Amino acid sequence: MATIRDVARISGYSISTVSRVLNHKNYVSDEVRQSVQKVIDKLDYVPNDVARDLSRGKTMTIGVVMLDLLHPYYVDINVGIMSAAFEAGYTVMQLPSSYKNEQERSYLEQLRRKAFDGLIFTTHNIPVSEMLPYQKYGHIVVCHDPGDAPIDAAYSERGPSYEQAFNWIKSRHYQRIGLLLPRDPALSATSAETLTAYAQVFGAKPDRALTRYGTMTYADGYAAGEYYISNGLNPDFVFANGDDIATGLAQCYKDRGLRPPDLMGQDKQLSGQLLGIPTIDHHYHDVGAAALRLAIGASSGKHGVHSDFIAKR
Amino acid sequence: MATIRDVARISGYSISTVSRVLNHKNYVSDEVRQSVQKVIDKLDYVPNDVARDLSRGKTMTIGVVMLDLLHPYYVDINVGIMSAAFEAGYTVMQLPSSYKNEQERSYLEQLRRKAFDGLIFTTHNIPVSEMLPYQKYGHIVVCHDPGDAPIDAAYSERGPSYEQAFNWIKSRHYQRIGLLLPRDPALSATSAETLTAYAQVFGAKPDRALTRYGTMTYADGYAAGEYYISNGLNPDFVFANGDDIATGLAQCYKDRGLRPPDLMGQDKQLSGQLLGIPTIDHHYHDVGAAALRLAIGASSGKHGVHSDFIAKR
DNA sequence: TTGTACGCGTTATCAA
DNA sequence: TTGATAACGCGTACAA
Repeated sequence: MATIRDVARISGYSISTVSRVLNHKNYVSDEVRQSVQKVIDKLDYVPNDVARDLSRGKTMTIGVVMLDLLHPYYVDINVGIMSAAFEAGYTVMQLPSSYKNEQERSYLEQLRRKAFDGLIFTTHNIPVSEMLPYQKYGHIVVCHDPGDAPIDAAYSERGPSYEQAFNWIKSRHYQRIGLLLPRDPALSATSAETLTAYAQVFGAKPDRALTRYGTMTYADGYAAGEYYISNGLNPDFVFANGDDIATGLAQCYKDRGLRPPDLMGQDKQLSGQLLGIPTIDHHYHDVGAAALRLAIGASSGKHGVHSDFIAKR
Repeated sequence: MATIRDVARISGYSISTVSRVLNHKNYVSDEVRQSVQKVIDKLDYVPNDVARDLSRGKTMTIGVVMLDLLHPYYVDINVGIMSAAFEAGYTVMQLPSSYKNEQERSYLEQLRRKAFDGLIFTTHNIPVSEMLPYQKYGHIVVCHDPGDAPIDAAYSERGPSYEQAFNWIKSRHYQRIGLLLPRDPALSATSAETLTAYAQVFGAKPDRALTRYGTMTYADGYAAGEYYISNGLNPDFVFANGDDIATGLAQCYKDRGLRPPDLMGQDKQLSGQLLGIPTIDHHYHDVGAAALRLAIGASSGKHGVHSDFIAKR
């Protein structure tokens, strides 16, 4: 495999001249350029990207930490990240986390070791405070509202659409409202925002018995249905953390010959469209694109993306 | 930022000794090891990954070329790739293609430039013959049956399950069978295999008027429905290239107050489960895992994965 | 406009 | 067991 040195030696010019020819810059006479180019072509030479990165001190790569590759949240945010990355000439590394703190820390270490120029946590388990000391090694971005923490962030501004959604529910006078949420509100910003909006609109906390945490998938929704039914809880409306989840709940009732409660989903998935239920579009594509721009330093600060409540489909 | 040289200088030992301490290998006395480690800790030193990669001549990274990040084919295959990569200590770079030949060629060039150790084409537009000359730069893997071409491949063996599916259809005496396929059979192995299996089972080519190409999404399925209806084609059965697509077709009929034809999908998606239609599980997860093992050189050759026809859900 | 020489940060070989 | 030194391949001030 030919190196820049070979090209220099054979062409009779110096390494720097060859380098200049390669990078199309500075003063190189046409004559020399052509002569060098001829040798480059002849030797079938191409520069080594790793050597370049080392010399430049930059990899043009961004690491993206994600949890569940199958979840629509990640799929959508990834599309946004990728399109912005492509546009900016950056490459993206996928970094699986599984909520393992050790794993997340190792990615911070890799940032420090210059494996990539920036790091996006689409989700994370370690506290933001553990990330702060690593900011000197590259841009770190989280995908939720970081509050006062001094860290770049791109996230969907869920509060307003949640309030819209709950006002819509309230105006229809439902009495027993069930909530299917992701993780515990102490860990999940989504859960916390949902509860806040609920309290804001209804002036009270949701019924604890009708509230379920840890629902992420169709199967979880189905299981929630079994829980409601077997405990005779009879919610007349259920606000789910995703259209697929709402669909799972509905299916559970249908399979038992029961009429499901009225439903609302999130994430604007096909399943919810089929069911004809209201949903919330969190525009994760835009969140991803914003996150990438933060990660490459093209912007900075907090970047909230408004989500849309969609009553009719 | 401290380098290995700083550690050597301050600890009073040589660069090589520090390197040995870092890589936990060879002969280093406990005494020296501790002494050096102390300086490493004090300087908060970590090795630079790029310099390592350059020196080792290996990046432990695999590039994955993909077309549509939202399509279940890619989402599933990606999960398989990622889990196998994690297990093997490799990292994955996402490389978007959009069927642009120039783009695909640039990834081959990047392989040559040592940007990654191996390259997986989950899909591609350039001919395999263009890839062959690049095999000397690293393992290249395609995700379809390459026939006699000397290239590593992981793919789902669709033929048998397609025959099963068509036999199932045949046994039910449908008369007007529609096919919703991806790209033209000259370009798409999937389309070609479908037509082959059809001919095998029915002893005839499918009705051209009832066959549609370029159907990839729910919307395409819906459009196919409009085509069937507005042209009065009345298929009594439609074999679609995906559950979502079949669902789009069904929805089109329903929206017009018509009874949809009987359906069969693929990819074992939620939408098909809701519809209760037969499907085919291509086990893309396994395909992805096999592709990655080929890309890192842990195996070689052609690796077909059997798909399953699922009549009842 | 071209060349020299050093820096980027490690790993690896071979001598001591 | 430790150290000097040469790769690894390229970019870039600075000199010529």
